[in-house]
Amino acid sequence: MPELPEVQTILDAILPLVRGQTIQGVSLLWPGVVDRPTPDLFCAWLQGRQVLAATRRGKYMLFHLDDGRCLILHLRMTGELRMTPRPAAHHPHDRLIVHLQNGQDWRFKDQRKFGRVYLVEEPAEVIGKLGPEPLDAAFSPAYLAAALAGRGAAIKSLLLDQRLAAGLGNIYVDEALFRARIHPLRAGGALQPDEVAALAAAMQAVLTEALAEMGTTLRDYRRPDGSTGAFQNRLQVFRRTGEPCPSCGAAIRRIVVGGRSTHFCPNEQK
DNA sequence: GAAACCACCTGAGAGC
DNA sequence: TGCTCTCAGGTGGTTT
Repeated sequence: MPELPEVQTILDAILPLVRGQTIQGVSLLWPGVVDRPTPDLFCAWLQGRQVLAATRRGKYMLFHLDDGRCLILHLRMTGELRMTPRPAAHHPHDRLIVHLQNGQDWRFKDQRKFGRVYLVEEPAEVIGKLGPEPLDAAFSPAYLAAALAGRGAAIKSLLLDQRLAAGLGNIYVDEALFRARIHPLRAGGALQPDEVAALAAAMQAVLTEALAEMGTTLRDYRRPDGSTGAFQNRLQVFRRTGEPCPSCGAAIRRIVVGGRSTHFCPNEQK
């Protein structure tokens, strides 16, 4: 489940391998992976283009091309990026292969077909609704308090909304709420100023630590070289149902909030 | 406008 | 052993 730390880790690894490379061709193995434009235009527009740079926004990876267009990737649940020498046999889960001038194949593999690619002139049409990056200066307790004001939905659901803050997913929301000692079902607008401040700090801390650990590997996430992240060893509540809370020893509980598995300590989180 | 719900999708694991 | 069912979850669209 690639979230901000996983996406940044993948981007950091893949960028040196694609920057400056010219795209010789594209093999679209599953057209449904292309969100826009049409699959035919997607392949035609990529042909001959050079990758100039890459950036991340939330869970999206943006590859800036020499014609001004932007190739945007979202890995969703099970997407992976790999670089392999050409020729190489297709994996059944390969959805898109970009053939680079240096003889390498840049593969977008996605078991569950949730991942999407976009090729656009204006990235804002894809990422324009995203909220601030939690690790940027624009994200502050004051911003978070304003964003939560008047909201009656569960804080867990609100933190998963990428319009509020871009980059958190199920894992890091559960971990941040535990660190801030906030119950996931609390209404966002009901949090006190000190709780909002603790939550903002917790969100930033958990993401910073996960970045340092190269992300969390539970099952599907792999770095482009096939290696795993290490933050799964530091999870305190996520997928630890029934295990003792690392703080008080109470059994970690699992509930469903907004259709998502949610893990918390019933004793510590109020 | 906000909140809740659902579809998309496939493989792992549980249950029988 | 093999079949069926449930579950996992990010996003966008639809419904309430």
